[in-house]
Amino acid sequence: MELAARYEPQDKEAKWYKHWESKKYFRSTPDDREPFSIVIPPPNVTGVLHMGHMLNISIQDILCRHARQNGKNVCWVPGTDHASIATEAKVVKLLREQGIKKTDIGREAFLGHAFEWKEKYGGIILDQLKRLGASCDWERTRFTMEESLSEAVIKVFIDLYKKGKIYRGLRMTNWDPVALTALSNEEVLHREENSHLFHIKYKIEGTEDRYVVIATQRPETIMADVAIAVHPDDDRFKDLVGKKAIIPLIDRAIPIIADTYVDIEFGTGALKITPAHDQNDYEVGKRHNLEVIDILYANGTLNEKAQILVGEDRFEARKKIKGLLKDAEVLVELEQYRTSIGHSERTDAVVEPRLTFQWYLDMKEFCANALEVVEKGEVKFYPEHMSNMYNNWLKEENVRDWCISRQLWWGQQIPAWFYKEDVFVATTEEEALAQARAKYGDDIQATDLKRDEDVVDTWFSSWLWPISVFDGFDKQEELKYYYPTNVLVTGWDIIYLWVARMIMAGYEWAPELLGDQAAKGVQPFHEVYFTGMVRDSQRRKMSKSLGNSPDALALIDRYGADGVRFGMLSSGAAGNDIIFDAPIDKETKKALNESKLCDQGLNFGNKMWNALKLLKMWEVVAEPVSKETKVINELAGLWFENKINKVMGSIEKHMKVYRLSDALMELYKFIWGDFCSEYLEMIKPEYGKPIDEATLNRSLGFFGTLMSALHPFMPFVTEEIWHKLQDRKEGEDCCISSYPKSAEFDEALIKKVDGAIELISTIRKTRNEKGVKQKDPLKLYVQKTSGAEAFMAMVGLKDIISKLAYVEDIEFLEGDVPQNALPLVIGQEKFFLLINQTIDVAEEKTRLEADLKHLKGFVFGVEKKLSNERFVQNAPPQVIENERKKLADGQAKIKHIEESLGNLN
RNA sequence: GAGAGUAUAGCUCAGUUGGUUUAGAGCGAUGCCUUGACAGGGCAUAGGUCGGGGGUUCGAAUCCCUCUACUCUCACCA
Repeated sequence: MELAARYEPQDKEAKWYKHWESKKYFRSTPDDREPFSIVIPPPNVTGVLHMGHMLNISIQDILCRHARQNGKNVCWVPGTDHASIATEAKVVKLLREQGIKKTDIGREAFLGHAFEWKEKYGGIILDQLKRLGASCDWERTRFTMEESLSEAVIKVFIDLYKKGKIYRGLRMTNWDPVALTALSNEEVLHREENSHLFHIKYKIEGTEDRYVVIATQRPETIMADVAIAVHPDDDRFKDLVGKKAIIPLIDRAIPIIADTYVDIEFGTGALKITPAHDQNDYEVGKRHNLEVIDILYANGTLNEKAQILVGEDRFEARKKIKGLLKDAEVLVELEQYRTSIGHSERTDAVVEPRLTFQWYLDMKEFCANALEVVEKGEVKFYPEHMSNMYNNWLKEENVRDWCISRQLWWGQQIPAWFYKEDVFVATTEEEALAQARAKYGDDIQATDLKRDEDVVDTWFSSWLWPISVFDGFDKQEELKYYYPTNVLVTGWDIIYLWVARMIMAGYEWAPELLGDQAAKGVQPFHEVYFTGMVRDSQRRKMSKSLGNSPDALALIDRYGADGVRFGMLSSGAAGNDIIFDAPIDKETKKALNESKLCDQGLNFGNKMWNALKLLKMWEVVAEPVSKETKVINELAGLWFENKINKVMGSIEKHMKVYRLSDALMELYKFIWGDFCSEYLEMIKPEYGKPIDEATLNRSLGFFGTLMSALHPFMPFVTEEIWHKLQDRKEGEDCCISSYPKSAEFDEALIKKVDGAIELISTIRKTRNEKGVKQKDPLKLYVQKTSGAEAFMAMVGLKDIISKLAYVEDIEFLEGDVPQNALPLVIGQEKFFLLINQTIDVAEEKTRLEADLKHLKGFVFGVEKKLSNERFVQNAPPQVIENERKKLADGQAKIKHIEESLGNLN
């Protein structure tokens, strides 16, 4: 077989993905196996693959492939989210470029364009997931706005309305003046920004020279003022309460009122009350029965009620009014001020508090229940401390109702029809009409009803995702098999927006939908693995606008999916943010598409590829070429087999608690170190010599086992090597090979061979220090003790040492230590390496004395411990046993070193 | 303002209910090695009083208190 000099992932990855798909390995339908299900956190249809996805998808794929190899019926459901605001904004922009205005073409036509856009671009991200190797069941690809999922949303809306949990109300809401829609609190991101506090004086009505000075961040809203409030106990203003002040520039008189809401210490102690443009002012206004004057249009420009600066944007107006106030000589001071400003998560526009009618979901019960089930452990979080964040959000005093309506078209339209003052919630217009007629008489026609124009929040459909992807609201066979899903893998940043709400939805509807199967559990997932944010080397979140994120696909092109997966995984453990090591170009400040960690992954693939080449290059014969070779190969095989059994136990442990990077690192070291550096070197025939068939086959078997074990992490290179190792039958693929299991192992045997490896390493070190070439044959003596005899008696051990350390002979030492022999202490045994040069006595003495000092300190500590009665009484026997062994080892070593020092004199 | 997390080698991180040689890995650095699977390599070396201080314990990187620094979440006074 002709094998390339290097492993080139590019063409091989595409080939294997196609192969797996054609074999339908990722397809899942219910059967009698145990299910393992994961629903993908649906990326936005507008999205392109970024580093966050790569991490998240790699992890899910590892879990899925691992479960698949363990014989589970793995169902990983992919899909996309319609992302109402983001997508609508994108389509609106696209249409505008074509000279089309959304409002001109109407809802139907707009949705037509939007769906067209979705068909064209919506699948891009899913194809990109395939390049990473994601083993999703693509036949199950879902979309949050497809018919069946939308029906579920409507069903749920009506159900909640009937239960009295959904209501409509006039409230102060977070308004996005760019997207022209309300937002939920969770969609508003606060950022600290520099701002000014304008101190403005308002003249007191009926006086010539009395003023009251207020402080505000938003001078452009003074035209909407309806009062000035002071604290009732504030002596500075006591006599003003009940009088009126005059708004500058527009000369409107407003009352001065007293309210304890005002903070005496802050600003000037006098607060302008603007109920239309501030949540707190609205509350104050309500208490005092004040008028609400709204001076802003929905898009954030000033309307006629402002009287001045009409048509100006709110920020333009702020700049201009500053000049006007100055000219009017009422701007007393401009104070520097740092404050946090709410921005729309999707459009980044500064959020405007605005009084609107919206639909709300009462969250009290939902939150209490969601809190309880996590507390009880029905949903487990990894890492555990994420439950703190979760609890904090859900606890009673922080609960606020969820604003679920959005003034958009791209989404599920709210199933409500208005007639006069009434609203009728129903699945269809006919039903709504029937309800209306029941109340108002049969004269009412469908045309008299007006449907609510709004759609529901995107998250109001995604919170149903674990149920709706199985069409669970419609028919339940699949739901009963796959639900609850095993694990959710997602970023902690959407713990409130999504994770908590899915838990709520699960407990709300699953009991009824599952019926007799509800005993299995009604939670949407048993466990949640929170991934960290991917950050750059300066710990900034990777983002498009900063340009500090490497291009995900470019990384795959360069390092292969396996390399990138390795890089992502080795960056960090569950839940911690990961620092991705892509360097930043100094000039452009953009991230380069490079990564040492990914490079390490690529190199790892190459290393394994070369090990494959090695195994494939020898001539094969029936019997080992010599007796030494035979015993070496047999012992090496025994040792490695035991090591596999041991290591797999450790891997199992890691996998169980999602310590994926630990599992990967352990496999990496095992394959690179134990397999390539040790095992293969042990069995490697001398140059030009053949290998015996039994050893080769056993080695190929080991290699195959290693490929199975590594497959979930690096699926492509392992599949490639798996097939090159030996001829495989049709359908005998690494992808579905059973995952290696832990088994009994002989610890004593492992220790002995590991001891030999330590000796070999020490010999190499000594050669290095003394400038003796690694391959110059040397002679080695062992001091004869019962331990040494037992050690050397292991068949093949001596030959392994000879072979790997280039020692031509090993003899027991009975007489005096030969000239120019350097002492080496391994465990409690002492070896002498005979080198062909005179030993520098002084240098050797210094080295030994340093060792001695260190050892004596160590032994002293252990002795102190053991002579402490309370230690001996309290510590577990195992620990004491260990300490005794440490002491014995240390004392033996001290003895050896002292002897050697004696010999030097 | 309330809450949470983190601090261990030059860098990125492990260290799983306190006890396995006076703390480990990977990368990087340094030295040596190159016709023999692999320079995308081999062999080896040097780096840490576990953020500071105090306490509990026979025993602390690990538990408690306190201080410092950074990060995050939520709520915010115009």
